[in-house]
Amino acid sequence: MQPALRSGGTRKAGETRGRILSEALTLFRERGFDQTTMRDIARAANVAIGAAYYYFESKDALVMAFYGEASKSTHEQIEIALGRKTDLKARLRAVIDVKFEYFGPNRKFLGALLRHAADPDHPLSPFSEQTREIRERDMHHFSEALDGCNLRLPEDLHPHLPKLLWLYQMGLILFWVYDRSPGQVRTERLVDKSLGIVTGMLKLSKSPFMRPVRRIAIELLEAVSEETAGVEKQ
Amino acid sequence: MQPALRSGGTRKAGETRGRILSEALTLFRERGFDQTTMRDIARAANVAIGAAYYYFESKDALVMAFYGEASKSTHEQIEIALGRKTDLKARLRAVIDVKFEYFGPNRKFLGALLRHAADPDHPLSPFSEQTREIRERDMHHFSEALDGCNLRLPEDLHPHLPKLLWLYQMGLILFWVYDRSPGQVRTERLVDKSLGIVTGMLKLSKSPFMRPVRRIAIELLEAVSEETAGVEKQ
DNA sequence: CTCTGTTCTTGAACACGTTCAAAACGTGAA
DNA sequence: TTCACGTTTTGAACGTGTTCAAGAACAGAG
Repeated sequence: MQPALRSGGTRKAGETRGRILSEALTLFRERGFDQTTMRDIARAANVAIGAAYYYFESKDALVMAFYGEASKSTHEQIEIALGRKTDLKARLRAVIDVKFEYFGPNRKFLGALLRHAADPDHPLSPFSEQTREIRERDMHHFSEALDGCNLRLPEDLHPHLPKLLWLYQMGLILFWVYDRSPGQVRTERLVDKSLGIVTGMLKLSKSPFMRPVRRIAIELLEAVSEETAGVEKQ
Repeated sequence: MQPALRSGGTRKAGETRGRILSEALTLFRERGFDQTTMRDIARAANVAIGAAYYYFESKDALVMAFYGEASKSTHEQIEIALGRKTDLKARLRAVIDVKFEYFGPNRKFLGALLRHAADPDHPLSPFSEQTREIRERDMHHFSEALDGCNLRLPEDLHPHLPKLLWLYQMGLILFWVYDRSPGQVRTERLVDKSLGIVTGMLKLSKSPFMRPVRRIAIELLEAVSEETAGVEKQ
């Protein structure tokens, strides 16, 4: 059985699993994902190759485990960071900053996670079934960021905003991971400017003048995001 | 030497190369990219494995060759399709339709190309150095589509539009490749609606009322797309 | 034709992610 | 202690994309 899924497991087993994961992440950070082989990881953790596969379904699953931990761990931090802030821009910034801070030291190997972003069939894609839980938790942060702010948003837009903001944030992270500028200054500038635009647009969105724009945008969103409960033909 | 790069080459060599490529594409279409091994391809083309690698750098290079051919082949078709059309929406639609028609029968294995879209370091990514030529030719189509239309667009926006439209079209194709709805009706709806929005926005864009919006959007674009001639630190 | 250098072809071998049958270990019952 | 049984650990082996040293086929010069 997959120990990752079991509730039980001996203390020793937990230690072994932890050792494998942490050695893997260390190696990923040091040399990158591709330059690290499963044999390297097993050697570093003092186990046979098979053991690594006993605890983790695949090499990707190690990255996935990191992603899951990251999501859980940043969750509390975000709750705290949101705190009593009321300004929307500040609240969004808070969510985003926590993520960047956590991911910072792992930026290089995070590419291993995001390179599959465009393929929703890939387990590691942020759009995949396997990452659904993480994705929903992440979207929830934006839900909260919106709810707690001193700004009334149009009803019709409301259900779509968390998804859109999450997507926006995903784009920022993607940009950051592949940002080769020293210290990733380009990402910094992008975050600043784009956050201004996003919050600016949200502030304007409830103006009656924007109603037709909103209508058409929502139509588009609904055409795109129709729940995929349909038949899976082809 | 890489025969793909050489100008010369015997007739027989060209035939072998062609046979390998076409057998590969047939197999990709039939069983998909992942289910097709290089050994399968070599067997189907009646050559040894090594021969496949003599003509193509890698398995990905086979997809790349298809992509390159597609770009060249659709080029003329697009020129013709643009013809004397003057309406912007019709012109954009023409460019996009040619692409979809050409890619249609290969939709399934096109995922092999686009799944690396998010990784600009991957040779197959539409953002990679290796696909630059194709990308630039593709962007040029949108340049033409804009130039030939009966619509004056704001000067400041002008240099960015081909890139933006190309990006938009790339998004459509990506959506289409992973669209599981029967007959990809969702994509159809998306194209219809989004083309309306895009052209609508372009028509409005020159209104003086839109000037501040344009300014801020352009600032953002420039922050993002700064030529990556800088140092490659990290 | 013969010789020579280039082009093309071959398939064994490599490294990798992954699988799996077998062994070792741990634990609680008798 | 001994036994049985589930858990953990092992490493040989598989299939994959890819490399490479060696040879075959060919083209042109003499």
